[in-house]
Amino acid sequence: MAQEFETGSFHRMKSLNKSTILNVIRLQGPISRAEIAKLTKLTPPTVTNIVGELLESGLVVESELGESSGGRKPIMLRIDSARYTVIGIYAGAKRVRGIMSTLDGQVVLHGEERIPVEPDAQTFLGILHSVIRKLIEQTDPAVHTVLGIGIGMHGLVDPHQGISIFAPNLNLRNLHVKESVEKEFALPVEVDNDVRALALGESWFGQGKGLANFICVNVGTGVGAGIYLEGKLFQGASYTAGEMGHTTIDVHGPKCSCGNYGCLEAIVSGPAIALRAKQAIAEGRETLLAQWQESGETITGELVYRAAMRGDELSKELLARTGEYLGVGLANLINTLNPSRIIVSGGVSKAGGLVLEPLQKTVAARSLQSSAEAVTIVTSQLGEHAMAIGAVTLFLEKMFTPAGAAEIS
Amino acid sequence: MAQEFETGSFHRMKSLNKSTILNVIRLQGPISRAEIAKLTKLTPPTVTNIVGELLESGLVVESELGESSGGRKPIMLRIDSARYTVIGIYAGAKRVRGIMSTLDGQVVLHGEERIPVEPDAQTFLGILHSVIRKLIEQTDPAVHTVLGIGIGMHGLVDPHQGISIFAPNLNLRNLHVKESVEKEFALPVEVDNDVRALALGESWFGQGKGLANFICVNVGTGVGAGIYLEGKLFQGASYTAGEMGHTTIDVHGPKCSCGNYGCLEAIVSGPAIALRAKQAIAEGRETLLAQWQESGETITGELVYRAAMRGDELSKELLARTGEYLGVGLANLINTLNPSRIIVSGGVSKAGGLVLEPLQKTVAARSLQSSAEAVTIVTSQLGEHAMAIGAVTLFLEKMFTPAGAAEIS
DNA sequence: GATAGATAATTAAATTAATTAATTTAGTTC
DNA sequence: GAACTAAATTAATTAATTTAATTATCTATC
Repeated sequence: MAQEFETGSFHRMKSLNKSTILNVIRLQGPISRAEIAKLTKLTPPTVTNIVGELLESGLVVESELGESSGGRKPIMLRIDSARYTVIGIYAGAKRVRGIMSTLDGQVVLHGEERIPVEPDAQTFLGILHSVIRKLIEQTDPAVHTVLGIGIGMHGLVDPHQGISIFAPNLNLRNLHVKESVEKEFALPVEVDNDVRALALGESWFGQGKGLANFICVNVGTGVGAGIYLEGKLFQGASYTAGEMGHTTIDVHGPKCSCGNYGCLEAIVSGPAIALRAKQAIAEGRETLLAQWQESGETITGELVYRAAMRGDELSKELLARTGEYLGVGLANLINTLNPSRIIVSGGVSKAGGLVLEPLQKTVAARSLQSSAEAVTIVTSQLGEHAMAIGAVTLFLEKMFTPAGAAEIS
Repeated sequence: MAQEFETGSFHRMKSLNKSTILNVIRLQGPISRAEIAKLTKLTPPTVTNIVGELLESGLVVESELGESSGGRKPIMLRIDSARYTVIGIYAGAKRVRGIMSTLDGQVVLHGEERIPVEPDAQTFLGILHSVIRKLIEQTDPAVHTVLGIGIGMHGLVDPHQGISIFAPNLNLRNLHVKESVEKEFALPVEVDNDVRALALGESWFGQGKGLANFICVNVGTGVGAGIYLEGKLFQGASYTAGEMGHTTIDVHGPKCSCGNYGCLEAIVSGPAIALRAKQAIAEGRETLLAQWQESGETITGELVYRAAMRGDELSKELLARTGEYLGVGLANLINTLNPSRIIVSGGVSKAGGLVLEPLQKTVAARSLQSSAEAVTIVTSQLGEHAMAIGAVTLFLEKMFTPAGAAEIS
């Protein structure tokens, strides 16, 4: 039990105050020194002193003068967001997507590359490097200074060491991603699981802004959750928190790829929806999907959604059923963790009301009243770069945190 | 969004270091100043200085000299555990049980009183006061100094304000428990939900010692969990985290008292086991239980356990089934939260292997491999006063935490 | 438009509580 | 008993905050 004891020292105190002021400027800016002092309960001279260092680092700038109500006009401070950028990489099952983003989450560049089937470690890392390199090459250093790189990877990730322990869709193990990328580009790198990155992205720039407890549930090929508790991403004892795809909601339900029965993933994932559609077609149900299938289309979750939008009854029914079952899963989460918000993202969230309405109904019926009253269920609005934006925030979080905040230059 | 910004100050720094040293002495004591300095990375003079204050407060004492390997023998320090006591109260559905405990969890006194059916607020608070008063009256102030009171209450509790928001079994709402008891006894009081208190008790004195992430699952009349994450009790957005009794594991399962189907509580709680037993008897199954029922016994979960111990096949089967289903619920928890331990307490835990073996099997089958490898499942060993010991730790936790540590005299 | 009042920001001195370096205490070893 | 070791303390130093005073700049008003 190699325990870590937290102790105070002058250095830590300063570092904490510096990071606190930086975050106040980020969250409440433009803001004056006097206002910062009021909010943080630090004294004006301390604020002046620390703000001085932040100005020197270039991260914070003085902008216009603020309004006064009878006195000297305050000098407003803000983060020089547009000047500095961070690279965010989403390494999924089939492709690596990258963005370059300013500190306030504006995407200024993006790019992607396909991953070949079953790549070896070097090939995969090469693709990662390539996507990053292209982004850097397109950057004018006079306009944008790249501060670091965040990487969100599917599968099991050790974020402390920056290692991809297991990436099932690539069949790779123990990739030293952080080490490799840091060596290649001489920039600080943060790595974590993709869905956790997504949740962090929501907390910085999305529907999780200002919330201490929320859960981001991503429903696509699988079902995963990024769990954000007490103002921090929750990792679990061995970095697997949020792997809720194989939680059981129906012990006598359909068989799942994992060998068990009634896993959430076996009922609400894209492939599961497609499977139910195929079964219905086989049973002879009348549906647009049958026609489309005959004309060569492959049945997928997305196709079911398109059919539903055209008014296909079976498809609407399938999506409604999906909403109900997902609602059961979310109600379980709500009863267990009592979050103040659940953010639904991924394929299912695009289906909108067709899924969400039955979902909300089920949640209301199946969760403890006071937990249900405390929670709101929304869909992600971060758009197509959501995962990569999440990756960016992996780095931002580190950068704006006590230990990291001091070391920007 | 009235945000709290954490800032450093001299006072905070000192308070943090003081509490850190206090906790090191508590956890690793008897320990010398030099060893404390090594462990905490504080310098020897700082340790000497702070230890001086702790000695003055009386909470810490110098004991024997330690062994030396060629130099001055270290003066060992330890908490004067036996000198100071805390009162712990468990307010359940039918009775209020109280203990007086030393700082190291030794129970020196205990007592209890029954709660009448549907008491009014004054009656209930009167019983609470009465149990506490009797404990205090039995205490010789020359031997034991009472430092404070912890109260674990069933139902929904706001631990920050010390209010019982809703106690379903007493049908009471918005009881200002902390205020009432503090006024009566002029001692600091901490209040929280009973199962959360239990989890905290496990973290201090039980199976959760030294663990950062574990969950204490109490299965009795209902099913509740105390969730301990990242070294702290997790409360949730509105203090209802851990209310997992009504999480769904079988959407098409038996009807629950809450109106839904397949809630965990409707399958594995004591009453649910009894119900299944009665159904089996009604179906004409041959069993000891049928004989006992005829001779006037009421079928309860406990009775089923007693029958199983006598070799009754139906009862063994019922308990095995309970283990399987509870295993599904725990597997869901494990997949979602990736704890390093689950501590099972309450009635079911007494049934031992009859429940636990099928439970372990189910957990192994239904949870993600790396999460399953990270977790151990054990039963609580705190004994009959477990809940009250948990209540004691509600106060201890506060007392040994930065803000509180300084204010003991 | 001069002046009082108000608010913002800075400067200088005082204070706090840590750290560094040296010293004392109390042993062990050869 | 001289040399060595380790623990604990003391004294001096240092870093960062806080207090108090000062300067800067704007508004309001007579």
